[in-house]
Amino acid sequence: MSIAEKIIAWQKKHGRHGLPWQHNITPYRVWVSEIMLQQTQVTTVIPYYQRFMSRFPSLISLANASEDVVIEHWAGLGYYRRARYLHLCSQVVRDQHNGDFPSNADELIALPGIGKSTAHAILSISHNMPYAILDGNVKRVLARYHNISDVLTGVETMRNLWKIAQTAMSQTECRTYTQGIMDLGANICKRQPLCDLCPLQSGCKAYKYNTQGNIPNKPRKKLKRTETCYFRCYMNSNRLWMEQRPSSGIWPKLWSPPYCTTKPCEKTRHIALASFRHTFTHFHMLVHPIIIHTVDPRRNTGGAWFALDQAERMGIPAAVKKIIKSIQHETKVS
DNA sequence: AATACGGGGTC
DNA sequence: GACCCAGTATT
Repeated sequence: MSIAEKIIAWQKKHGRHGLPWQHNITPYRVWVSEIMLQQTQVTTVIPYYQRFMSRFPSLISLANASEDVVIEHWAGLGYYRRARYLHLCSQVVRDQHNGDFPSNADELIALPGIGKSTAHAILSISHNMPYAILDGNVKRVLARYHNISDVLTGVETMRNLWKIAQTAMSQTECRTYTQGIMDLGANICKRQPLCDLCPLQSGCKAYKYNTQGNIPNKPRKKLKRTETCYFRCYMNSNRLWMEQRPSSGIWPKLWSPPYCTTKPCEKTRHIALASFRHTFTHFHMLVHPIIIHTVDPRRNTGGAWFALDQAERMGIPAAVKKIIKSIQHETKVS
């Protein structure tokens, strides 16, 4: 039995089924899921995917939406550049590909936000074509299987892994294989692997030499320093208005500190209250409209991801009070 | 080849 | 608190 056959058999019996992007499979739906799932765990993505597909059920509906609305629906997922590329990509497909995703790897990779792994995922999952992916799961599974203890960032190591991935790839049940090797990585070949349950145990070199703990080998972590970043907002008696951060650097083009998305209501309320205590006497009466205006109406969470046109529709007031909030941010230093 | 980009989960 | 996660683009 080949690796592919083992993975496929395992996937059918023990893999993940019933995920939102696993039914009504289309290139559009697979693409959105793949972008959301970049560096983001499945359980985190599911509710965002549901809301996003409900609001943007087709590529054309996404392409015709404004970027601000797209960002609103991304708020809380992180890596917001993904959402901007997603939106841009939908417009490129609408304008240059007649609204249909290309079905070859090169043209997919040329699209914004789509790299080799995502392109191959779209091809193998939505078209059942034999293009191998190489995400974090696959790297871990294959590096362990072949006992590759090199740091997985080297060019030559990655070239080798891509070759291994493509060689292992099923030529027939491509969708099931791709899903299977990811599910195997996520649920069996984890950091603490469950080798007793693994269908690849008999051929796995890391299992044989008991080197699972050293693979995948990560590069030495760099020292970090913290820097202080700011966001700024203005308010008058009944409006709160946030500035947009610069398009480069930390939180590019975002309208509020990311931590507002974690416990947004509490944080936003706290900031507003603290400010008003200095400024107004009857802050209780004044806080309410502020909270209303910082609420994300879609989720009622208070996430304050303002879009510029929204702020303008609200009426940007003469700034009565300026608040500057600083946030500690860690960056790597050489 | 190294780094930025984020929020959440895990141990 | 360190580390990781269905990676990609930029420098």
